[in-house]
Amino acid sequence: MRKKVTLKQIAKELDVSISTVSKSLRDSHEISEDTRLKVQAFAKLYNYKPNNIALSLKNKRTKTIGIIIPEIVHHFFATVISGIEQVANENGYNVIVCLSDESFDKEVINMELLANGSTDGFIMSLSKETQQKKDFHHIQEIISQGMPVVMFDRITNDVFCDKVIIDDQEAASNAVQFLINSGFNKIGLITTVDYVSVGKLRTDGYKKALLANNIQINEDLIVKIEDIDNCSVKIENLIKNIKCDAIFAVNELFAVTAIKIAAKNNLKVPDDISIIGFTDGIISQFSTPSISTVSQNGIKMGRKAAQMLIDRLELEDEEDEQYKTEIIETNLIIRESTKS
Amino acid sequence: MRKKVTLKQIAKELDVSISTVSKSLRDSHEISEDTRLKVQAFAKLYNYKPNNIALSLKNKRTKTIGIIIPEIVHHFFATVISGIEQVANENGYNVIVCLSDESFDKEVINMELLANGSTDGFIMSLSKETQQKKDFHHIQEIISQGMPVVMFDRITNDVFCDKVIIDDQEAASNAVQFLINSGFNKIGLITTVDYVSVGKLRTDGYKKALLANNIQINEDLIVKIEDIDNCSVKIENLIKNIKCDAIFAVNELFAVTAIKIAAKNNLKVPDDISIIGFTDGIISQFSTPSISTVSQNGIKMGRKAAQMLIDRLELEDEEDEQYKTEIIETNLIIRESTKS
DNA sequence: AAACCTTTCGAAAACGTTTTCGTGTTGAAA
DNA sequence: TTTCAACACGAAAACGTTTTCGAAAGGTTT
Repeated sequence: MRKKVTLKQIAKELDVSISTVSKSLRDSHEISEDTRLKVQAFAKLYNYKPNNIALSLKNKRTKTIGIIIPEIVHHFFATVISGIEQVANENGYNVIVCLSDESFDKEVINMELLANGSTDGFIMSLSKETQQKKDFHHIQEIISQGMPVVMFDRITNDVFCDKVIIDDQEAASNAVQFLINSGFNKIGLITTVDYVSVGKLRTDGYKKALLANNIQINEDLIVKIEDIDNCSVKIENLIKNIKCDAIFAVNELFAVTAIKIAAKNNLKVPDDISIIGFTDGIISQFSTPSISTVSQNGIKMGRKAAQMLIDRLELEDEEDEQYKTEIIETNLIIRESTKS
Repeated sequence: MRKKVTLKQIAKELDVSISTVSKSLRDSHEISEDTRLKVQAFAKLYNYKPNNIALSLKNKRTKTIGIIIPEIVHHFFATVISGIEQVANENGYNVIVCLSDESFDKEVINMELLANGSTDGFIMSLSKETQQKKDFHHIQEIISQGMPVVMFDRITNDVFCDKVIIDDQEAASNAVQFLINSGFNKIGLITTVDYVSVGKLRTDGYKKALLANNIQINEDLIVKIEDIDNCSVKIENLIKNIKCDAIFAVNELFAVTAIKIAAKNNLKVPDDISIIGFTDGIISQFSTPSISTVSQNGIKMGRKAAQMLIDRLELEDEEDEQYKTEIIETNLIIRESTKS
């Protein structure tokens, strides 16, 4: 077993000092060409690579970005990570991923752990529980220690930091407007409970579109899902009894579930009922019929978040720079689940 | 901005030595209860937390696991990460994720980077390019430095290390046997090119099942896809012209594509043609019809891999322990895309 | 010959810990 | 009073770097 070689070992072997070795490897002019080449050759031979940990300790920077997200088994988050990783890599950063599992406690523990030197900054999306409790002291604490944080998608206005979001309300409104333009006016909404920030915003967008078209908001048409596992009854009621002619769902899962329930009730999508979802993930692309949806462009979101974080990290001193909230544009992707 | 406090600062503030502070916080009996409590109170007040980097340097262990996978936007890999993260977390480890993007070079660079002190070990799945080149020197190198590596799913027999896999051949064979038992005998195969190890094994399983039932292997029924983007022609040919009565696809994407192409040609799944896929991901669950498939249990795979790595890390000296290859059982999940 | 540069290198500090070992003080035993 | 253990604490090394500063050696200028 050939353990990694250190400066000290090289120094001892060549009978020079550690500083000479270090300087030689960094091409310092202080060292004669003679020794420099000798050291470099030796280092190459033994495949010397500086120890990252020692460098981190010395430089007080780890070149590592901490990512805290609720779930990784979720296409949207996976795409965001992918985007973050791209930009991180281009700039010589690594990413360390922690999952909160939608739990407040895990979010806090993971962040505090990583904040103790493991990362230079954070990119995060809030867990449901955190959004419900509205307790952000752990994030405030980290920011007040001078560690930059970028929040994306599930954010809060109670924390001042850089943010990357889409305009959920506007995007939802556009989707609903599309349905209205297609001639529907009994449009159902399948959404989450209100404390999920993006769910709330998309619900607002739905209402906004209706009102803008002088369509009365009918609470019977609005279904709020708390738990995905037993949502069928509510959705079936919406489709079968309330008999809406179109549905806007605030995520893919709700959309595909609605399609399946419609099929079960012998309603054809889109002939009998049109459906638009949110998030352009695997489900929307591969479901039959494929689902018209609002694309969030997770890659772009991740890239932007990473760029903002790195910019702030490399800015260093100029902290007076104001926090920004970047809006990533969305597109309405029309597929087979809607007819016009 | 309240920067994180260090032992040195506490020591200075309380006018004691650094060692006294350190010992106090670790409840050493060497320190009088008096000073001990005083130090602890002060530390708590200033929310002292030891610096991970300094600890890593001192202890020569980072409590971090490096994960190298080809893609994260891939449900199976996401579930494996999820499983790894669970066990890692339970044991006080963090995970740092690097994506190879199916590129050999990125795989090498990322591994070498992380190997310089950033992680205690690796869990990885080979990139396509690496499998094609059959160049594993980077992995060999890392293992020879005494850093444990656990490979999963896309592995190679050319490297000696712990491995976690499913029995791809057996699982594929079982799936095909199910089709045979259902009365089909003109069974098509949609698979990858041979250098993808799991694709090859699943192809072997397909052949094995046919031979075991005295069904001649017909190369016309076997479609090898190199590039997913223009696979339609080949698959359409299989379905329309060759007219198989069932299809075994080595991944979800091929399966759902086959279903869509069948629909396009007015063939009903499963009435006119039965289809079984591989990997129980989002697509299989939510496609219409939902897809019968071989479930790989990524969570379990990840958990097992993490456990094996951590075991080896905490074993430390007893390195004579033999390398193991763990097989994760698979299940054939029957859904709507098959009829019996 | 004295003064001064240049070149080339090494010692040491610093990053933040933990731990070993040494040392001074106190009280009790001889 | 002397001796010795127990107690309480500090100094220093170690982990692997980088960098500042000092210094020795040699050459060049007056």
